[in-house]
Amino acid sequence: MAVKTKIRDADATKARIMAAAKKEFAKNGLGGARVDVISERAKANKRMIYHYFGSKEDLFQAVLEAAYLDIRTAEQKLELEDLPPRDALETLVRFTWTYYLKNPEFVTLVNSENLHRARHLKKSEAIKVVSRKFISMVGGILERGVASGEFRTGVDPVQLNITIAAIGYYYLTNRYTGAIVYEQDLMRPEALDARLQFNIDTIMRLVCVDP
Amino acid sequence: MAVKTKIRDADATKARIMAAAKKEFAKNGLGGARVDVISERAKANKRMIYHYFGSKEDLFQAVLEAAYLDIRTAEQKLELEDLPPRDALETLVRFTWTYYLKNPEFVTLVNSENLHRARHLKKSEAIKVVSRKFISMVGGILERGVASGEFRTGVDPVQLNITIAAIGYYYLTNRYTGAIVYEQDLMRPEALDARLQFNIDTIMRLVCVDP
Amino acid sequence: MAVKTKIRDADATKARIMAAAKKEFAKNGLGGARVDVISERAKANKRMIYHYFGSKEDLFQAVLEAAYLDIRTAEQKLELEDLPPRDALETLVRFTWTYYLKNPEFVTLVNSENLHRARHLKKSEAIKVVSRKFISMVGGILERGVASGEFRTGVDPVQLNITIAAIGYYYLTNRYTGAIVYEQDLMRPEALDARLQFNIDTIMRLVCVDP
Amino acid sequence: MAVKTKIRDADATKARIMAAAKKEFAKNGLGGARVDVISERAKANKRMIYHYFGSKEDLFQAVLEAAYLDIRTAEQKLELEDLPPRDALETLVRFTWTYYLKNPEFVTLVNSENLHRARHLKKSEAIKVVSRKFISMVGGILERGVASGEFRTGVDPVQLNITIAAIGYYYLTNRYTGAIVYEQDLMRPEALDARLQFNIDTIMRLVCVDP
DNA sequence: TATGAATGAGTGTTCATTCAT
DNA sequence: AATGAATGAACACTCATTCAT
Repeated sequence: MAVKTKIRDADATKARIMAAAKKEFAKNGLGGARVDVISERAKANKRMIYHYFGSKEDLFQAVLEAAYLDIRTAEQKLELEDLPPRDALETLVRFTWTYYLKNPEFVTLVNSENLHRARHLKKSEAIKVVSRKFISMVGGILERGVASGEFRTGVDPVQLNITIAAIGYYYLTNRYTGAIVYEQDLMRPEALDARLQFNIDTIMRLVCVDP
Repeated sequence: MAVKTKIRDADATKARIMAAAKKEFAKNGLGGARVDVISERAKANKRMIYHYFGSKEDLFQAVLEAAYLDIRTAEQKLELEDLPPRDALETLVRFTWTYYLKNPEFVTLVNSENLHRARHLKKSEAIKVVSRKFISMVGGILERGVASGEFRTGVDPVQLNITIAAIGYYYLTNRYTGAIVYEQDLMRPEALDARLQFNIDTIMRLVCVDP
Repeated sequence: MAVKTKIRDADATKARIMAAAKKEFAKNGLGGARVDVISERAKANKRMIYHYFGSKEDLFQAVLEAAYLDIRTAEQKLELEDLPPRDALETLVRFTWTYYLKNPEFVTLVNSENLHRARHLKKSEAIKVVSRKFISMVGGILERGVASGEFRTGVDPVQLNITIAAIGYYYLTNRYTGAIVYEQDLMRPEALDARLQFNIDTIMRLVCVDP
Repeated sequence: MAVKTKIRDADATKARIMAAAKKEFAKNGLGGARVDVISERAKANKRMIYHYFGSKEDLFQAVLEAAYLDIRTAEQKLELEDLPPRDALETLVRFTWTYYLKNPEFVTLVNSENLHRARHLKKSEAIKVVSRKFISMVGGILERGVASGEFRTGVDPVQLNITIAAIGYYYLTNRYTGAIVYEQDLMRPEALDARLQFNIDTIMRLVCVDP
């Protein structure tokens, strides 16, 4: 019993460290994050971080990998293959926006990783596997739409993916400088709703024959 | 003589510090940037940074402000008001993309500033002035296009601006994680050309009545 | 084994830091003291100073507070309440002189604190408590002496306290400039003895009816 | 004319530097004083300090020496030799107190110098000369008082001098810690008056046959 | 498994002083 | 005589990481 508890504690400790690290890395970037803060927030001894993850950088990698796996898993659960192409596309745009909005750490982590030239993500095999699946899924939607005559031909699935991500991601990650440049709070509920509609419109006009 | 003069030219020293700082901040972010590195690269004594700029943070602010003023100034020079609306819009999309591409420090600086919730940009009055000018210019293009019957009505100039920025910015800032997710080098010349075309297409379809 | 334990004894480390800091602060003042020197002398890592005390200034405060508590504790141990008033008074004058003489750091610390307008001492509640006790004790001696007819009436206990301190403190703290002004070594044993006698005489003539 | 003005400017600059330095050294001690602050307050270029005084330490020495010469000069002007011994003594006690009170920089400079073991004062010959004069003057008062039967015999003039200084100096230099220990503002006008009376009383009882 | 003490190499920042004009 | 730019050594403080138990 004692053993069992300890084992579970180990998992729980790991999970608490990951959660605390995600928050801290998202808030301050890789360089700005503090190991002390993570261990404190995780209510775990600092030594445990090194025990379970090896180093601050390895911990970042673990957090980042988990974040990517999470969004890809969530996308899979949408089962877009089972929807008509137009619905599938709109659902994807909505999902992408909503996921970024509800998981603001994700975009900050990705920004941090790009500052570091993706040197952590590079090491992850798992990411490559799920990415491929994801792209081919979007490619499948496009193909079905073209076949049904609803979508234009010649739309590159990679460009489309990037654009769907871009129009949501940029709005949210640059919300602070945006607030100054555009002199308005970009996070007001109405503003967020308007942006989602605008994004759906943008993508539909880009892809659909009859938008 | 010229050399001697340079050695004690305050403006030149300031400029060298700014240039070195821009590079270092862009590469490593505000937190990751090293004052030592900046002073070394600027061939200026570290003390001079504090003499002229006060602190690392104030130096960051100066660099960021200059970066924003630079892009806004370059945009003004396009004289888009003198072009027909379609041309003006395409020129803006091309310019935005090309500017980001040729000034990669800009996007990294902006990312860094957003990580810090724009607390430096907030203090700058100059930025607000040039931002207003810029937005009203884009608004003017839209209005002219609507008047001529070329553009759809009801396209919000702020949303449009954000979108034009987003589809270029995201592609470039996320090039490293993108390379892994999409398993290709997004910076190949053909890839860059293709992206620019795709972006022009995206915006035209979004704005024009007859794209 | 004992040695091993000492190496990781937090209390011992704290004590070593305090001792080294007392020396360094006394020698060079708050501003002139070097944290590196303190950590070196304490055979403690510099980081430990910040771990245990927070900052150089907080360390100074801790040292100062301890110094005040020490003299007040030593005074309490004299149990002057149990002595006849004359003896009590003379004992206090002797003690004060001897304490300053044997604890030269005390006077230098107090000087340093006064240069900084007592901003550290202000924060200490403990000091206020022991100070009150001390003053009321001296007040008690005076009262007993007046009651027995040995002491004059109307001698203010605060003024008396200050004077007892002053005539010892000044001599010792200004010993270096004094040596030049008076062209003699004020720290010769005979000189010290003579000063103590002079001080006792000064106070007795001030307080006693029949000195 | 231009030359004359320049010469006068040189003296004026020196004087401004000295005044600013006195203030700064008094406020922050030798170590804590900032050359930049001095040059700024003196409205003199920093280089001038080095031109006229050689170094920060030499400037401190000059300030200190001037301060000592000033108090000794002021004492000479009292012409105590012309007063009856009792009056002379009381006048000296009053003067010493008042001088410290009106020249608070003096006591802080002396404290600072003692922290540095009087290494600057040591170098000054002028100080030794005026000091001797001063002590012999006080010795003269004592002798006259003994001769007239008003003063006790055997009072050492050096001890007396030190005591007169001590009871004023200590009260003022330790006013900040004193305020906390004695829980009162020691600088209230009534408090200052009371202290002066107490000090006169202390010295008179110490020296006079019939106080 | 878990803890808290300990470390050394850096960080931004400051300072007295000197150089060039 | 006077100026302001420039310097290098030092300073308080921080951090990721390891040691001892």
